[in-house]
Amino acid sequence: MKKSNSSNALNKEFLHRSCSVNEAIDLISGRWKALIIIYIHEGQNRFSLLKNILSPISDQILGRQLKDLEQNGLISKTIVPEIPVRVDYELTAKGKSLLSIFDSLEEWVAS
Amino acid sequence: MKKSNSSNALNKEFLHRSCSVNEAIDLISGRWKALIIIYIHEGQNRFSLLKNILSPISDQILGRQLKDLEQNGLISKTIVPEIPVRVDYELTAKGKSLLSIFDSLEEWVAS
DNA sequence: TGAGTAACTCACTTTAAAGTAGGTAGGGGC
DNA sequence: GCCCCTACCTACTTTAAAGTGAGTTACTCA
Repeated sequence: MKKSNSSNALNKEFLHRSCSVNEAIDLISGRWKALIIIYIHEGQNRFSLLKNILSPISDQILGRQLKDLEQNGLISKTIVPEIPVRVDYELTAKGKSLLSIFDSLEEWVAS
Repeated sequence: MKKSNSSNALNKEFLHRSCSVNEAIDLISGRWKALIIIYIHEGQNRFSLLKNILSPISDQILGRQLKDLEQNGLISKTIVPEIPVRVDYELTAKGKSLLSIFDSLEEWVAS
């Protein structure tokens, strides 16, 4: 996490200290993150596959979100030394356990 | 929802169309919203009570988040014509049903 | 040689959320 | 009269997320 003295950043810390639900929401609320997790689970596990299916996304954003998800332990990355080199993403246990929460959210929002 | 032709807004629509999980996350990812819901549930059901407990928040932000939550059907508002006038907030059924999802999220993030 | 693909990265701009300052209305208390 | 309270609202600035454009490496195919 970046250090900053802006109220904005301090308030974020306050929220994380107050309740870990806020932390959880931060991890998944980045735009595209939920979909990336769902599609990786469905087998769209490579950069170019995700780029195609999330058509309006740019390379930059996709790369950034994948990096975030990896750093937060929701997905893992394997570089397969083929020619051409291949990079596979997959959900970690933590990533997989999100899927049932997504189901609940989907049900909840439809209610 | 505001209409706009920016990619930013169009991408948001794309995400909502793609998967309703994104809609659900939008409803709860506004800063302070999860805590407001939790505190209202715990009986901190008035503007000034919430303001005290969420000490770094400003009147403006609190008002805005409460309005959002009301418009999205997560909380309801009752004006009690006492002197001085009192305004009570409470969770709707939809708001209450979020609490168990918050529990799951809390567990998940701790895992 | 030139174009294309995969998986990125850097530097930049734009957008919308978050935050700040100050105002409002109707009363109360000194 | 004057400042305090509750529960807001308007207009503005700041911040960080989202998005854009172009470049990179390394290899393939025509």
